[in-house]
Amino acid sequence: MPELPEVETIVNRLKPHIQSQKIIEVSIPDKKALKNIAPQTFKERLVGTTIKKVRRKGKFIIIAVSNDLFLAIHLRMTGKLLVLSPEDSNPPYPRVVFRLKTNKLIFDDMRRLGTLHLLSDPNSGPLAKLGLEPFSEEYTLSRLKQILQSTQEIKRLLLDQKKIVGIGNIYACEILFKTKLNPWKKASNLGEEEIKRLYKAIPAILSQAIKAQGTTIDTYETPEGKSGNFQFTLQVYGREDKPCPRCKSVIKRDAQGGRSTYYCPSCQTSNRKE
DNA sequence: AGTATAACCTGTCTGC
DNA sequence: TGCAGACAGGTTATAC
Repeated sequence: MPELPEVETIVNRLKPHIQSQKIIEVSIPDKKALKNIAPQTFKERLVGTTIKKVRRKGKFIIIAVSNDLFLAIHLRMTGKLLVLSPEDSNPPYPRVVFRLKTNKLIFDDMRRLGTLHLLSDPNSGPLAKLGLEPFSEEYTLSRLKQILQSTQEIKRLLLDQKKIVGIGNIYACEILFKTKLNPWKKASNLGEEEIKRLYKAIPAILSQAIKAQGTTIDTYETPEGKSGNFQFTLQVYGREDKPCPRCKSVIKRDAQGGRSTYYCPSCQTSNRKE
């Protein structure tokens, strides 16, 4: 469920609740949540440590603890990180529960697709091959141009975390609508002006969504249980058969790479093929 | 290098 | 009411 704006929001809201807190106890209702470590070892390494830093990398949430280990959490479709009082009952799908000094941090995940890695190097494992960060210093026009030298369709490329990180299905659709680009256009066929539009639209859409605290369609909520607000601002995503906000023609949904692409066939024109 | 498909999971909604 | 099928903010392995 979460793309960059949701993960960014989660990290920001999480910080004040868990930073500097000691991990008192760890319970693991779903062992399959741990991807590279046995449950017992996981507990031994973490219990007694203190949470130092919480940050985002791509769609991962990285929690650094006091013994130089890093927890890398990916929420995939339905994962949540919730902060509750010790006396509160657990949410319906708890996978890992961290009891802290004054509260508890719960990794809850209905579809159980989320992952949790314990790493000694924050650039290793699933974090090793991540692409360009849209809000980093490396995000420049020339770097984007370089990434676009590919025969991949532009929508697929935007979803490819090895190329550029943080963009998922909602924001890919919204970015392409804003830039009036056809999702099926080959990346290498984008013109100079189109690349410039894309270069601006990617951080523009993402930061707009961060300001709105993300998009809640179904399950996404902040660690405090609050919904986002960007769903009220969506132009094309989830709006099949509704009028295009720009030209009033009908918004379509077509499968692309096994996923739904929402677009306006009338104003996202630039050639579909070639 | 690309694409396509299935797989990992559980829930919800639609249509017959 | 029941039941099958489609679909869901994601990624990855495997096969052309």
